[in-house]
Amino acid sequence: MQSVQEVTATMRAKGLRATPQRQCIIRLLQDNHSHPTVESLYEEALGEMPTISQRTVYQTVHDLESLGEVRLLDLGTGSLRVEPNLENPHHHLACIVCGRVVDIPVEFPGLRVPDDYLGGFSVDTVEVVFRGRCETCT
Amino acid sequence: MQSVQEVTATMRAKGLRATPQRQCIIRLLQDNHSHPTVESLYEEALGEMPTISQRTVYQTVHDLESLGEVRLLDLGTGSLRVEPNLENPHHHLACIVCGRVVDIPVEFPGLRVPDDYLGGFSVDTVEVVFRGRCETCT
DNA sequence: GACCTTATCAGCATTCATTGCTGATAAGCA
DNA sequence: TGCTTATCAGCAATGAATGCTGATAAGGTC
Ligand SMILES: [Mn+2]
Ligand SMILES: [Mn+2]
Ligand SMILES: [Zn+2]
Ligand SMILES: [Zn+2]
Repeated sequence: MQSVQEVTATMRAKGLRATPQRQCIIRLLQDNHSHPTVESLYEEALGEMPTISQRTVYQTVHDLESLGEVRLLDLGTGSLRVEPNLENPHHHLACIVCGRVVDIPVEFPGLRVPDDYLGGFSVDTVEVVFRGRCETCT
Repeated sequence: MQSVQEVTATMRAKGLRATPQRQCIIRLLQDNHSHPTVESLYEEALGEMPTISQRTVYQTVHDLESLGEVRLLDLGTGSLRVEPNLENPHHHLACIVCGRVVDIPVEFPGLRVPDDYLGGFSVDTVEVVFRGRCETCT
């Protein structure tokens, strides 16, 4: 995602207000490679804004998704995960025990659906998910 | 998955009983490439067994998973999907609108995590999910 | 066929992540 | 300043999945 300044400018341009809550979430997502859940973002935000509500965090990440600033991943870990790193396309390795998600910033060439199997589908995205156990869960 | 006879034999060998309900589910999964949800399996089973409970279907697919006869996929379509085709490893193409899932029986060579990125993880599975819209949802 | 054990069923309750709703308050920004 | 939108609290509702219970049914073994 872009810088706090850029994202807030984008929000204003779209008629959204750059509230402290939203700026807080945006800040927490800057250079964040932990793929946080909404819950964990909320916990962190509470440190700075003791009255922020979980509902606002949900709303904000959805707003950011609509603006194309983040993606919301469902990697089968039980809850949504926020992906702010859209600049560098990559794949993921998820721990089936604790849900930890790390990036696999590797391109896999030739990763597309052969025409014979398309069957009328139009493909938007490809996602490669490796699953296993992280060091602490082994 | 194996034939009804083989699966029931496996169940008995493990001390599980080959009840009509279980056999019904197993039969419904034979050569089934629709990646059914538990709900849809249940609806279908109701045709043959009007008193079968959804709970029993849940239990049975988990039993079958423990026996290694099926896999339970979470492809982000909202509910579990039962994959009885373990003989032919393949990937999936899912419709983000209706949840339809079709097979992409293609191997993508070189699809593994580079050692540099493993970071202590031990990898069990790889899953490639293509997402898009099916013909009827376009 | 008898008996022990397990499965099923109905019928709820519960969990968990997420969304919805509401009315009052706060605050962004033109 | 004033219009409009966001936030908040707080609670309800959703939907998929699991848990629980006591009674009944029935599988498999001898
Ligand atoms: Mn990532
Ligand atoms: Mn499949
Ligand atoms: Zn882990
Ligand atoms: Zn569709």
